[in-house]
Amino acid sequence: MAGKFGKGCHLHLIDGSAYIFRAFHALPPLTRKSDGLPIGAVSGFCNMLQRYIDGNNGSDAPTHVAVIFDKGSHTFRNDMYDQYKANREAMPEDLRPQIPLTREATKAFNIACEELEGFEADDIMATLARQAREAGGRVTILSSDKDLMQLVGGGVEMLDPMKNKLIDRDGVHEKFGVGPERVVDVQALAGDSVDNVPGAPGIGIKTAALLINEFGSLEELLDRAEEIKQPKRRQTLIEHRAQIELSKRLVQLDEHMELPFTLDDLEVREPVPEELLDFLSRMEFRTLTKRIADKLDVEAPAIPDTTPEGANPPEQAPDWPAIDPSKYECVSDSAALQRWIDKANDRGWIAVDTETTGLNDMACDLVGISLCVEPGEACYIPLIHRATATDDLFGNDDLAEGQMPLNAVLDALKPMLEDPAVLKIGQNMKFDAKIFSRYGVEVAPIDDTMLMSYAMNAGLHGHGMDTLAERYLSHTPIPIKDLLGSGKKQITFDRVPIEDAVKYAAEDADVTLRLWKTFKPQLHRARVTRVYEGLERPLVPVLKQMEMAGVKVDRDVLSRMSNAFAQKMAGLEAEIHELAGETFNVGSPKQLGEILFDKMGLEGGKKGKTGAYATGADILEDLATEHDLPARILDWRQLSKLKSTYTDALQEHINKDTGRVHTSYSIAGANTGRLASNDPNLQNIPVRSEEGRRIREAFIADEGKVLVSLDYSQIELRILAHMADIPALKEAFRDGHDIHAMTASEMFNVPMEDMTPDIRRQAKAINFGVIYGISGFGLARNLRIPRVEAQGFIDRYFERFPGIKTYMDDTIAFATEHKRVETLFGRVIHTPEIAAKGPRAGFAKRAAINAPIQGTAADIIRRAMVRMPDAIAGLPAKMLLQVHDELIFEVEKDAAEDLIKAARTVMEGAAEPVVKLDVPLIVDAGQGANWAEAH
DNA sequence: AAATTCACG
DNA sequence: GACGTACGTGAATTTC
Repeated sequence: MAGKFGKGCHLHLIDGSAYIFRAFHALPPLTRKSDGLPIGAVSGFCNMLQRYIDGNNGSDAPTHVAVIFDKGSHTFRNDMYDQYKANREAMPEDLRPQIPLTREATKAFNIACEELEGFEADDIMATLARQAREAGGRVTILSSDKDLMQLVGGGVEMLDPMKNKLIDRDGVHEKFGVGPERVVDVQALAGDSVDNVPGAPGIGIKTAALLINEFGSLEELLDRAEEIKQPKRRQTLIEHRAQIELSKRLVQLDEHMELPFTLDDLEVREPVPEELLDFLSRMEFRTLTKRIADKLDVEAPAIPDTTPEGANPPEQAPDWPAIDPSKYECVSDSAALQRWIDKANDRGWIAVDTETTGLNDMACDLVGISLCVEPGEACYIPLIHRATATDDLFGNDDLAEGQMPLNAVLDALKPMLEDPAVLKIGQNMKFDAKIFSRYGVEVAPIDDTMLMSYAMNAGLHGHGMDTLAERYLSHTPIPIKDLLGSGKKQITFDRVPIEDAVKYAAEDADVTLRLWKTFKPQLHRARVTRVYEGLERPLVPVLKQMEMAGVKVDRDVLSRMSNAFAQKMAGLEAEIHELAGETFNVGSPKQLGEILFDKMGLEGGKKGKTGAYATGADILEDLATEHDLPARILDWRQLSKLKSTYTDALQEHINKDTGRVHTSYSIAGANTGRLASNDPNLQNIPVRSEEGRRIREAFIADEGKVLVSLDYSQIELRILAHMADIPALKEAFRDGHDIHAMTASEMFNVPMEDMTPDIRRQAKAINFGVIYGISGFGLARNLRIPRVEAQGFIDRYFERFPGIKTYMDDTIAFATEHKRVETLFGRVIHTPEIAAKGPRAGFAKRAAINAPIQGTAADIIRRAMVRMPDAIAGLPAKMLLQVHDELIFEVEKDAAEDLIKAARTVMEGAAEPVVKLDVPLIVDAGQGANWAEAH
């Protein structure tokens, strides 16, 4: 039926986005076999299109058809109301790369495919429906979206493709209680939580329909609101008039858009077999390709059966331009900036990097921002670069020319950086997200190339940008030293000439984007998508919150302790010199060794290549039985450690603005999945010695609040009992018995009633030894017993718990075969050294035995931390610190018990539902004015 | 920059 | 038969 659209024509409009989401959620997460690209939604989409075509060749076949898509996340409705669709979920990670492919699919089927920047598909459909109606044709909208129901009538109807149910005027009336022409009035009153349309509070569809039917229209209703009998309802409508009117404008579809195409362009066309089959075979849809080839009566193209196992990553870089810092753009006006924002919105992703005056993300200033959207296409936005290398004699320190005002840049970037539909890609994004947060921008959603590498490559190499660029892009980025210098003459980034800064900063964003494009498809193949998306990436906002909250530290308490330590140390030092018969540097192990072993002639040997005497605590403890000097040294060292590392250093870390101490956690530091804390390290605050424990008294809660500490009891032993499947251990944990006493009783045949602390202590050492990959030598040294005796203990332990031995052997066998081990949650830890010769193999074996246990415990507390913000959202509480098996919170006094209850529930259930442990996880809790009391 | 020591889980 | 060894971290200090 060629010619102009008119009477007798029948237009089908397919709601493309609805098709995609339905396909995505209905299907399991399929991936393309050759490269692991997620492809499930495209597959579902194509099947739905094919089914649509098959079902529409009868007498009522359409003459015109189009699939209409949404484009961009910012529409004219956002200009009216910035909260529009603000609470929608971010697009699922696996879906994003499939979006462009669905456009390709539509075109491959030779169906018109239309979208328009800044408009929703609904508006395009509304305009097309009006045009078709006015031309005298019929329209069927294939969608179940209630927002489209306002279009029904006058030859326009809807078809719910899921239920195959026709929605006509009656159907609309059934849903809204009014006819199609009054649907927007009802929606304006009832609002919509999905799209975040406010409406009138307390009024739903039922009430709205009642009111509209009574008054005839929304305008009439609002004008005569005084006549409403119910006082509450009357007041609501009068009070929220503006909001209701806004809501109407939000739900009202635009029927009068200017479209760059006409109805005639949408005429039904037969698919071109080669193009369609080419697309389907590229997607590697075997079944569908065959079915359609049969139907079109042509031969199905062959689809290579490549297997991902062991396959090398596809060479995907050749079409990337070489990294060339001279090509990067310096952004210095708002038009240029807007072009970059548009690029981000177009693609739905952007690489972002910040430059600052320092590495302390809680105390540095934002100097500039770099962006990258495609390999080679990057820019730098300088913000507060100085005009000169130093300020002049009079303290003048002007900003360099050609920089936009910082606030203007942040205001312009903020909507994009916070847009759930635009993915922000970074290398170590926690740093940048914290910087932005301090400037009022909450970056989300994010991807992090450092964490992607960590998920895939833990144990193989580091995950810093230089390492990754070198390994995966064969590129050495400009060293920061080239710009800042080093040592005393080192400058801050704001003193780097803008010209140089552009090259360095934009290159970082470019490298980050290339790494992302490299890693993204590899995650699936490495089978670590769940680890990355569930255990690494979600931790970024959680840790960001914790680090920014910081912990309150009482400077006076620390200061007084420092003074007391200094006094004691001075006394000890005098005593030590007296005993030694000469003065020397007590802090020098070398001088100490010479005095102890050469001058005084005590027993002891040299160590290592350096030839220095070992003077570690264990050796001094042995010597202490014969002499006073080593004992004094030990006392002095303890005080020295406490003073320099804790009571002195911690004071330096109190932030000037917040008055609190803000550590930084490295997510990708420890190979096992544990976090590491630095600047300062708050995961090694003393607790084992009485003297040291007092330092925890300086960690305090704010006024009216308390610190709460919850820690997993014996989590690693419980995991061992589960993983190695040891019935006796599992039973002991289930019954809440003393696990070390039980082990001792089993091993040494001592009834529990007769258990002595010493026997229990030995069993405890063995239990821990097992987790560390026990050896006779190590246990002997730990227990200070002869090596043969230690070996005897181990033999008896393995005899009594043969499952442990099996577990250890199996783990080493797995590591040897695969060069990696895994946690219960699928975290991969590579063990390349397992094949090494010599002592290194021993290290690697013990590490391989320990990693699944330590790593599983790390996974569990990570899961708890990710879930914690939601679990405690209603409480006046903040999570502050993590110490491997312990979480520390600050909470208002009255809510402490509620917090403990909520947090304990999360922690004890953190393994579920992915893993059902055979042993319970038990969490102990405490609270108090300071950390010493809470622990 | 490496080695030594020691704080934590 | 000898080798060297508990697992995982970070920070301060001395020494080269």
